[in-house]
Amino acid sequence: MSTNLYISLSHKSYLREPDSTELGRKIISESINMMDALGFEQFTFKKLAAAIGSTEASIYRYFENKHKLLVYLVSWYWAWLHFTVTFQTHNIQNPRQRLRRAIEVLAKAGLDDDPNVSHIDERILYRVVVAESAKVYHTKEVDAENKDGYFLEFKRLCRHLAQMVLDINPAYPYPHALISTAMEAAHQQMYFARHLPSLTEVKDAKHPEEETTFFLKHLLFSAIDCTQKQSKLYEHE
Amino acid sequence: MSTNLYISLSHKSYLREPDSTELGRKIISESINMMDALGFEQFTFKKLAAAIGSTEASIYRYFENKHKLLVYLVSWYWAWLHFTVTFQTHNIQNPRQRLRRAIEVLAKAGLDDDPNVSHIDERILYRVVVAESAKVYHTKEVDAENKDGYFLEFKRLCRHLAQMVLDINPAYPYPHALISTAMEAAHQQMYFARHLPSLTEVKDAKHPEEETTFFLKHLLFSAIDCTQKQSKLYEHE
DNA sequence: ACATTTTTGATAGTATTACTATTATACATA
DNA sequence: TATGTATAATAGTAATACTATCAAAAATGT
Repeated sequence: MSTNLYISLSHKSYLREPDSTELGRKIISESINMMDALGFEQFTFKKLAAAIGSTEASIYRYFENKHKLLVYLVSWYWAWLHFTVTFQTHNIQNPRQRLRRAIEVLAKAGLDDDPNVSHIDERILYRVVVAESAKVYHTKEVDAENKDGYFLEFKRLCRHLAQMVLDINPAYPYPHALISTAMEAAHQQMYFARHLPSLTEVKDAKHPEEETTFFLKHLLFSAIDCTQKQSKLYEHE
Repeated sequence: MSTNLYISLSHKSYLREPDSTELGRKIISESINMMDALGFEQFTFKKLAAAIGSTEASIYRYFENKHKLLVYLVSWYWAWLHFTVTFQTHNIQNPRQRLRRAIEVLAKAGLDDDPNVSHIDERILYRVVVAESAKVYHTKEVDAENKDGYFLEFKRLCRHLAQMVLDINPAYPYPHALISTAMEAAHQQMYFARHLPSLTEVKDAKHPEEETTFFLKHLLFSAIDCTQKQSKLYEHE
């Protein structure tokens, strides 16, 4: 991949651009490690400050609170994934092949082969996103934060992939619903495989990313290619 | 539906059975209202105590903390939904018709026509589950809580519906993954329709439950009926 | 090189949250 | 009537989630 990847976000979940200073970058990279180790609930700015040899007050100059820091991390992830999808599908003309590749990128983001080009370790961030990203939009402030553009990166990737669906079958009626479901499912199935294995056939032991990829490809392409009359699905037979 | 519905859970997320006392029932019914109004993060036992004219200490005798109370509520919801699915599909012989009915129940749980048979208002609880249920298993304690049986109600319904899938097509390779994806998607699409509408074709304005039902039926039946060779999906063409 | 601005660290402090402990009283039951 | 159980009232603690102040250090402009 690129050797000098700079991901910029289209909103200000931060107070001060963390990429611009040493402390800011330490906040980002160590918060990823800590959220991975402790989980979002046990993670605090006090613990983070101790870990990077700084103070709570200094961290508060970069992020209003830990929720906004999570918003930043998750947005960064989706922006990075969007970039990766664009890069990996760049020269693929065939629309089916293109979507197939995009699904692979989505399901295998945790296997990133060239991580750590920036101060962000994408593989650890991937685990944080799998475990915590639902908390980003499941709050009472969701509408206000949506207005502030906090979910643009997610929505943009959804739109991009939905367009790929329409390139295959312009008549498919639920492209965005299908893709948002798949984006969530990619993470959920990985999480279930590890923690609630009876909810999925994906096995954590071997190659969960491969199996998730298979499942998602089957799910998406069968939906997109479904020739059965729409009405047939709702009728008695 | 039933006039005297008693849902029992197969684990003890509570310290004292809340159904057995007046205070316990008030804790349950008012916590549902409060979580709906304030969201899980802003909800506290102190506020709940004030609302029901009791004290924090008294509530702590029923639940160790607010997370366990949420576990209780979400488990109750899945047990209730399982009961409803079983009841509504009881006399349907045709397996396709049976799954169709089950999907309708899943997607229309928020429209429950005969709510409030117990002290629990299923329609408000539905909104709480849509907004907050992901937090139940996205914690560092997920494995320990899984061992304690906290997710049995969810897993049991997943197994039940997965069996319906296999009754239609015994060769379908991902019945549990498909159903767990659909169970989550049913809630997500409703949530997206309201809060992040660009992520879905489901419109909050009209009949989001109907559109979600259509989407899920299409998604599930096309996957189950997919005759395309599995291998075809991974090949160049 | 010097003055200025910005950033950070150190320290302190507040309100709220998430509990635990104790005791007295009301209430139900045997 | 005695006895146990449930609740309310009160108090208190440790941790969390911040905010404010000030001085030192670092970066920046000229």
